[in-house]
Amino acid sequence: MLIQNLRKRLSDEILLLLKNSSGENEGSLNDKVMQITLTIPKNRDFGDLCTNAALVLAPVLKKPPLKIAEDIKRHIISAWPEAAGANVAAPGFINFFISRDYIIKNLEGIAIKKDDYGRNEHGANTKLQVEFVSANPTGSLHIGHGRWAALGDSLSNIFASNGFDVCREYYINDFGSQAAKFSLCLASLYLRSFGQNTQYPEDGYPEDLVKSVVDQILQEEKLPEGAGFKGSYLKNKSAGSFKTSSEYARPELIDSMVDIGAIGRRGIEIMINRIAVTLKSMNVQFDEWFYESSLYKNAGFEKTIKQLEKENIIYAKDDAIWFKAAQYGDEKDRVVIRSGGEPTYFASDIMYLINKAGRGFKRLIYILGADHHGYIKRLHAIGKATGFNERNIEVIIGQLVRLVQKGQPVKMSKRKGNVYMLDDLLKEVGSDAVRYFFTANSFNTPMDFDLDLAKQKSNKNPVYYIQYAHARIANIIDKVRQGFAAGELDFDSNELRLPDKWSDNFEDVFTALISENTFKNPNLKSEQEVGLAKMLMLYPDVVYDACICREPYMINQYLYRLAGLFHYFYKHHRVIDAKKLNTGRFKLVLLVRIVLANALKILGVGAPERM
RNA sequence: GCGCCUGUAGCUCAGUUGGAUAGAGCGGUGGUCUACGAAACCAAUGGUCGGAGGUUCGAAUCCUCUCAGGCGCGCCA
Repeated sequence: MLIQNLRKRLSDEILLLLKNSSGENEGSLNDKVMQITLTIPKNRDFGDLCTNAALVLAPVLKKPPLKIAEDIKRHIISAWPEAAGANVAAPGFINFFISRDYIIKNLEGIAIKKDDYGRNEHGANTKLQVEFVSANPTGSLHIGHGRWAALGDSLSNIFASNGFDVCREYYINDFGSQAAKFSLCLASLYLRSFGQNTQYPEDGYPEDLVKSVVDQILQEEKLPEGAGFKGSYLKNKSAGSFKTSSEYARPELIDSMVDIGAIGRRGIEIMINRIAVTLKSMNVQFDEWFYESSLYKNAGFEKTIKQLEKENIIYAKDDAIWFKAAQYGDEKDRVVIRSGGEPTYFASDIMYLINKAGRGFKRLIYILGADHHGYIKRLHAIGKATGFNERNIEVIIGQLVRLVQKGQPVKMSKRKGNVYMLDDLLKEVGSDAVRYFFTANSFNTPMDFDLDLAKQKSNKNPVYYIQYAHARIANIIDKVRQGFAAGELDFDSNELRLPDKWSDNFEDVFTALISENTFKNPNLKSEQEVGLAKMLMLYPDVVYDACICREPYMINQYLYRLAGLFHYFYKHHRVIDAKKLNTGRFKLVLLVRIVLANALKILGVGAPERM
């Protein structure tokens, strides 16, 4: 983390300087020093890095910024080996250039760290949980869930790369009224398949979806040789006894005929498996699938209520039990137990948070859609009331995805059935493009998803631009292998060692090339080569910044820039020129591949050898 | 009515906790392949940062007001 380290050093050195020379108290000095930035200027003429230190310090030191800038500049030139030169620009910026030697020397570290290049230990192994997607198990994932899946997984990868101990968790709402309704729908159609006319629940889930689940259940309990079904979920096992019945069974009758709870549990399992398959097909895998119902096992609910009563954070009013949310920063108090005695969804939220704390997580990340932003205060209130530092409960509110077709926004409505399913999107656009697209913007930006564009112009997707860079490198490696095998490759064997035997597996070949060679001082001449090396050097800072900002799109953006530099380099400089291999460039290209692969992995996007 | 988010090039978006001449991609325009893959490269074009005030050395960024859009304000989940 070059920038991060230099900024820290700059601040430290200035602080030391000020303590001796100025009469200011330490607190206000610290505040001032915190305002010092060290950034990459937009304009190349202003050097590789620039700082506003002199401008920030001018009011404290009561000296003209230009004068201060000169002093700092002299200090940087004499004390920093990373800096090749510096200059001062009005009104008081200090610009400096990173030393070429330093950049080239840095390359060795990339080869040594390889897959770990970009990682840091900022998280200090803190146990952190990211909860995301958590869509109800009563339907398939739609296009909107795709954004949370991509965002949550990439963000988890970023946390992991910053040294956090990350758990990706999916919360399954299998307890409340929605799950009950789903179970009833299942039971209703299940009975039909045994000849009973049943009334399908009013405002039930789409019948074709429920039927597909029932069909799967029947498939599982099919008896051999066409003997029908086991009917394991019937309360009266004499299957077929309904055949003469002409009466429609009402919901309450269904209850007497089918074990609704059992078939519901099985149905939800089936739905969860389907969801998991969808997510896996976009490279998202959860560490934990947490069932809401498990919170209520072993009298968990009763125990929690008792505990909350004892701590005086719930109270009774209007036959219901209320949580004193307002006292902990929420807008109003929230019901925990309805007047009918049923726990609310909020009751689960409380227990779930306590459960998370009990599992040792020090930091909780919730990724929610903008339609849930009212949750933030509620969750913080729970934290505050139960003793979990609310600062460690982070709710990331992602703006919603709007479907656009022919330039017009499409209202997504589950009832109208014009919901676009994630599975369909993945099939049409491909996982890589979907993953890249969904993290390409800040989560804070409402996203317009243009279906026509995604389908037709998927070749123009920036993800292919990046992957193409990777494929080109793989191709260079292959060309080197072929040329070497044919004995036609001309190269300096003091500079580069090539393996005697080449594996068929690209990764093995690559590992061999990296481990058998030294990257201490590759011969790089042109500005583009050094520029590319400089870009590689900045990668760890990007991983760190993406973590601090919780923004995966910074990785997307970096990848795009890196690919751009590479393509330019590739066009203007030949690695293999008429059978003559330029070893310095070849080494550089190998290192570019490491960074491309590492960054793509964070985004869950493939790094293809061919396209 | 109250709260959260957004408004930057024709379109989709960046703009690094206030920094220097506001940047990319796509679309459109004009160029580049007997040379490691042209899914690439180069050039030119494109802007009243929704609007109005204010804060200061300096504002797309912070404050106030205002206009427009999205979302949320249940003993639903």
